[in-house]
Amino acid sequence: MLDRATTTRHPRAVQDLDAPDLSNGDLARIFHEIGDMLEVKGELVFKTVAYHRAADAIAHSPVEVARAYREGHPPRIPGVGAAISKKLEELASTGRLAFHERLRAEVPPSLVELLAIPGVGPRTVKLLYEQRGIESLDDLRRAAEAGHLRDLRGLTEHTEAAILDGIAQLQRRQARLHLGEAERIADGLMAELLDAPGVASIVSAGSLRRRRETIGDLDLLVSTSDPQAVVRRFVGLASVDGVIGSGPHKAAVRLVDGAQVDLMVMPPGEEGAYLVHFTGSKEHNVRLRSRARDRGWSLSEKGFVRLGADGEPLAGADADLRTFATEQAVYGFLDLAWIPPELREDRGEIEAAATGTLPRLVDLADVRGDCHTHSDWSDGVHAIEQMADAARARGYGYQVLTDHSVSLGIAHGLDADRVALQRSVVAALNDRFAREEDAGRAPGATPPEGFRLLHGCELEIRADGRLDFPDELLAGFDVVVASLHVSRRQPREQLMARVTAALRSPHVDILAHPSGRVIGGRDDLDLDWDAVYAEAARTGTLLEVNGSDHRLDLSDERARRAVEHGCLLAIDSDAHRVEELDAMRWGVDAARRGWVEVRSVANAWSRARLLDWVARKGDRLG
DNA sequence: GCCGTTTTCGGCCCGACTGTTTTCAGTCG
Repeated sequence: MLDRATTTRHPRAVQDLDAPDLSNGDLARIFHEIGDMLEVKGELVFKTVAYHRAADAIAHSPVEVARAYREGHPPRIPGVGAAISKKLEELASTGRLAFHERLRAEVPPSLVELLAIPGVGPRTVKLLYEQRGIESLDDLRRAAEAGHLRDLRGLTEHTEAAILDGIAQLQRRQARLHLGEAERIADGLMAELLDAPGVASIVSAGSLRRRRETIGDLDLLVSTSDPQAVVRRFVGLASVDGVIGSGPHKAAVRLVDGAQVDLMVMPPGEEGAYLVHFTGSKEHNVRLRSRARDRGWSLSEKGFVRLGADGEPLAGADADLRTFATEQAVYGFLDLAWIPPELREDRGEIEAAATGTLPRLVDLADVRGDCHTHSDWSDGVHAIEQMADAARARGYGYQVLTDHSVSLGIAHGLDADRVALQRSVVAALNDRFAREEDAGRAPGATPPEGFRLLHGCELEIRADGRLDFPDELLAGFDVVVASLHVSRRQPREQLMARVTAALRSPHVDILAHPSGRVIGGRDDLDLDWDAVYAEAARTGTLLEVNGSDHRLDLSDERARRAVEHGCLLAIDSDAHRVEELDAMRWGVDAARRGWVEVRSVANAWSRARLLDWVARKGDRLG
């Protein structure tokens, strides 16, 4: 899906050949902007789509595209043909693109911002620019307020009001929702709709069902025999701020807190194609419909309609509509295995479903322990015992207590004395667990191997590359999680030296939140990712998929690439309070989106196997 | 602009809703 918010930011300027390579994100922004500007110019729609498609493919490419071009081995990227490849070459070697600059001279880049106004598309922008010289949001607001738009063809007083409302919306529109927040809102709405007359079931679809790391709009699908009733209930909910649109089978609203929610009605017994249609990404759906067309069928949310010899759907007496109750049947009709929602992004899942090679994704139930948790000894909220009891109640076989190390003063990092003291607390707790298990008083979900709290730490990788604890102290921990919180803006070489030092330490078992990003907050560390994966794989250091829904780090795509390099992963909650232990699920979601199978997840192992693996790191290093 | 175990040219996914259109274009997902 085209993300307007990212298309209007300008790529960072590159002045000389020694400047760093443009990132995939920079390249994607350039090609999205080209696509947008061509749209405004009124260029052939397929051409503009081609630029957007290529931009998305570049953004999702596992290799650093600009660097690969510069090194003379351009990768094959779907949607990038001769013309765009040539442009990539120019960007990689000079950091600029003459075509892009000509376009920016011809079409004011600020016009692209107008496309973000709800209800304003390329045709309207073109009209506004050509007929009224409107180039920016400010121009447009002034013109609408002054009533200077209503005499344009197709525009009225009503349109002016709609545009002003749209601009206001744009300016108070919240950033995309984090997963946890999106799910909480969706669950609340579904609870309010479930008892509307005729409602059989409700599911949330769209990017929330695919478990994308951030959610733009929420999509609710309602199976009901009384569409009118549920639509009425929906648009009248107390949390609704305004109704964007409403028809007999669908409605869209904006909530008081800014989120947009679409509701679609499904006829009972025909939910299959609806679920497929409203869950898959745009790209996934286009591929499915194209595959249907190849087989002589048109696919929409309603189901399949047979095509005639002219390529048009058969109508009248010849009409042939096939509907299905389940997604399995819809995919099956296309000779595809059912595809887990997390994979429906057109990143190879359709080919895999056709050849029976879909991955067997890791599941929350596979997780047997949590390797990254905090207590109130450093910057956590709850006591060690509360955290451990909560983990044990979740059916885990182990939890690693990883309070911060000494130099992270802001988080009350532990010094050697407190480490020793903490170790005695952990030992006492484990005595209690052992006694309770012997007496058969352990919680019912406790696995056969019992539950043990393991003693670890979150070891700071200092700005100068040294680790925060000496080797003798590190050797005493069961599991060591290393991470980098300070001096994040160092040049790549320096950051790589720090990360590499941690990966090569015989005592560091897990590299936590490797990119250091905070979604919507802090950017990634500037690392040579393929080199990080290679070193992690070589040393057998686990890479973390941090489950906090503000981190999700490694990201889905990085997790996938890491596994391709032979890395093992640890999916952790990084909980600082009891409730945050449930963040494990977001981490599992991210891993699933990254095609991660259970065999690549070390905390799906038993406690004994995990401890054996980390104990032998010194041997592996040779 | 991309792409091809039918095609190197001629296609390129589909439908609902909105507003002002006297029959449909624009926008959106």
